[in-house]
Amino acid sequence: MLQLQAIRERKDDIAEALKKRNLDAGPILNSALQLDEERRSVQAELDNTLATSNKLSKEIGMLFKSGKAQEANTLKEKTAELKESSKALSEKLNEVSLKLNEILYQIPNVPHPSVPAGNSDEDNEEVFREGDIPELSGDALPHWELAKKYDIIDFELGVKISGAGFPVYKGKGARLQRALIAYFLDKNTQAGYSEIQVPHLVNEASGYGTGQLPDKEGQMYHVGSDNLYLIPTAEVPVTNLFRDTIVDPDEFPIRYTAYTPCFRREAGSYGAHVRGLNRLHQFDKVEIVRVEHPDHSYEALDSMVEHVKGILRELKLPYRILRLCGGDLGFTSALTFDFEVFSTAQDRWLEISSVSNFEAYQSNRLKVRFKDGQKKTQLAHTLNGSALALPRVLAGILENYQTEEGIRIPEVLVPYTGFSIID
RNA sequence: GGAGGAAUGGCAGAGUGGUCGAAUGCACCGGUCUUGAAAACCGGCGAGGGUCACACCUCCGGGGGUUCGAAUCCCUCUUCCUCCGCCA
Repeated sequence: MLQLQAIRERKDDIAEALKKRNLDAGPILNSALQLDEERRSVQAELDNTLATSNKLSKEIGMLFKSGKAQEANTLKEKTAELKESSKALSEKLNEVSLKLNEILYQIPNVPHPSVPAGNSDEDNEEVFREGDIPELSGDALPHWELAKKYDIIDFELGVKISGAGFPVYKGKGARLQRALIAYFLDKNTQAGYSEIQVPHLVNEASGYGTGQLPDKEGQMYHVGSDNLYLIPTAEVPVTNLFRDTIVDPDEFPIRYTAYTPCFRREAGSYGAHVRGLNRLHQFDKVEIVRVEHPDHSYEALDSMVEHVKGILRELKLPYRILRLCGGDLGFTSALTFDFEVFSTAQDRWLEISSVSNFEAYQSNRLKVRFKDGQKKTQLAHTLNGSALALPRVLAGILENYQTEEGIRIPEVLVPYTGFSIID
């Protein structure tokens, strides 16, 4: 969430910037400030009440010690009233703080100055494009047909055991999937990210920490009996590693990479665009996460973008990079670059990576801090990106690498797959 | 799953109803000494709210209660340890 201090100091700038999200934030910012003021005044009143009652208690203690029980008892009577008012005040305080928090949770992150205004994905700004789109013969197939033809992914079998959106990978398909995971992890660790394996179920506090809760509650699978959530991305457990910690600034840059399956309910998705591997309830992803000093988070973002570019270049897949517009920007992000691979047989772009700087928005919820030179605690910046999401990369490979002889395997992957063609 | 024990500052660890936000040691930061370092000595050293700055308030795993007063007593939840059972 946004820092109150920032809202106090730069309310108008923030409201102006939030217009890029097509949000008229003036009123909500005002009510946050109003509640903040109320909170502080109630707090002050409560503090004073507690101060006097603390003083009285100490006096009573001393009187008892010196054997003046009668005087002590007289003082005791005075405390009853204080107790009552402090109880009322602390209830009021709770109420106001709760309201304030609810409001703060509703305010999205402030877009970076470079974020273009816009309403939807149509207004995203293409900033880079690379890789040749292969010329496929007339009988080129979309990946779900290829999957069937070569018997490497079985969607129907998944339906039987789980439901739509839970494919079963078979034979060389399964092996290719495993190869991609290993290849991505190798690339990421070579770039300085430490590999880590994290739980795939997280508690409520973690969901709130990274911002999936409360606003995306319906997108996560929830295990009611234990009140745990299946992770929609490794971002959740990995970033929450740092919840409530004060990191040593010498540890910057903090870089992690994790492979996890990701679970998404995708309520409301339907139609031709969700065919095949385009949109799944369970998919694999290798994530990169960074915790950074605020002064260096944008350098970090750039280096993450460059890193992902390097991978796609090696895979020789045609891709483009978009700078997300205000209307398409995630709730908690300040600046996001989406990577899309061209799905030649479907003639459309598929998102395969999303690289974001959350600045202090997540860390404010998570309380990820560090001590600056003056021994003051400051919020760190958090970032993450996919490097990469598997299914659509797989779709891109299947479609772009199809030939009459079969599906060729990108050269860099051959050491991982142990074969160079699927036929 | 059953029985018992425990949870205190970065770590270790004292503290069982009243000047305890908390002894002490280690670690860390600053200083003295030294050519430099170590050692020794002196000083500092948790977080949050609040304030121009103080004052002041809150926090001893989480929540609730008893009391004029709770780290300390009671209830409850969570986690960890030991033993038993089960198990990849």
